[in-house]
Amino acid sequence: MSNKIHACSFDEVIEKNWPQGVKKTRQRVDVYRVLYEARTPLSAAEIYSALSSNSAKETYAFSTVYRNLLAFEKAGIVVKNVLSTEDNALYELKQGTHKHYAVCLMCHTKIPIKTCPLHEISHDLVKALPDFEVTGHQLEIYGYCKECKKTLSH
Amino acid sequence: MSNKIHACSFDEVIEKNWPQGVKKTRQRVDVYRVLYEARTPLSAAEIYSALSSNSAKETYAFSTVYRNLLAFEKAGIVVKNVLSTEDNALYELKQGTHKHYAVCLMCHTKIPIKTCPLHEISHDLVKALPDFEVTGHQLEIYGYCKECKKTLSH
DNA sequence: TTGGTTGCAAAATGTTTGCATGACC
DNA sequence: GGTCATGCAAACATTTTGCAACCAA
Repeated sequence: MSNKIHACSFDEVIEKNWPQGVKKTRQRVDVYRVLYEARTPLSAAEIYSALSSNSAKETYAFSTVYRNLLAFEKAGIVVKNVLSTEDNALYELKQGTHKHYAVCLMCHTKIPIKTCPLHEISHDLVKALPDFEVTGHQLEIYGYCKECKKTLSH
Repeated sequence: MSNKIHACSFDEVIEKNWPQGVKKTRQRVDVYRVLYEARTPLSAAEIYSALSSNSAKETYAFSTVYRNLLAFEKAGIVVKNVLSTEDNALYELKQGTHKHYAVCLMCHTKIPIKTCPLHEISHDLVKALPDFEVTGHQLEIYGYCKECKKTLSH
């Protein structure tokens, strides 16, 4: 199906990254696979339709997708993020290094930002927020991508 | 009702800040007032209930709140932000200087951050995103506030 | 075997829309 | 007076939940 190149096979990835305490079911593995093969964060609807189209013979319930995403999130292998440009939540596998995106306000393309701009100023942040224990953050950059910028100027 | 101290009266504020092209109605002025007197971003539901409780004799429709918030947003005097910790959108009057918040994951308190951490590194951002026209950004800091930190350690 | 997971349907939630009435400029 | 805003209800989209059947450990 996918011709993306990964360091090791999907089975190995599953073997290696499956969180303990989470029962391994067909549906969960399939949700994981969809997230694994995606390059951008996906909505529950996108995951559901990817599941349904990948294997027409199998059945999946929408609620199962949500429940499994929640299970993954609790287990710490999935991040749920809510962007201002979308009216639904997006999910992605948690990477070793967390990611930020530049979101195009016109076509909603999400361009990953290589480095985390906050990393360099985290000490300033801590200073600015005494008595607050920072555990994480979310950052979105808004604007217009190359293509849409063209459209705008016409 | 409110005993907050402002530089000038509400009427003067309205007079000064009302966007042109937006018809001034009782409902819109009241929505504006609620936002103006709030110190944190409010949800549509919070605004609606503030309206309803402030003046029991007047009627307000939920849809009017949404429509007016949208009108304000289009007029550029209100910012809508969607946080990962909330399951609904929050609205606030756009300040001269934009704001960021540290959000407590436990009690959802939003602590304003005085300075924008991104301001200092914006040139790096621009360099990291060629061909992308940055028009804005949203930043949330997650963690635990002073009070909830205590609760956690017990 | 047994407790967690699934599918289905229904409910809950937040938000948007259609339409007739009403209010602002 | 004409246009736009409002209230109401109904539609809508996303997400959650109740429950019986089912499956992985």
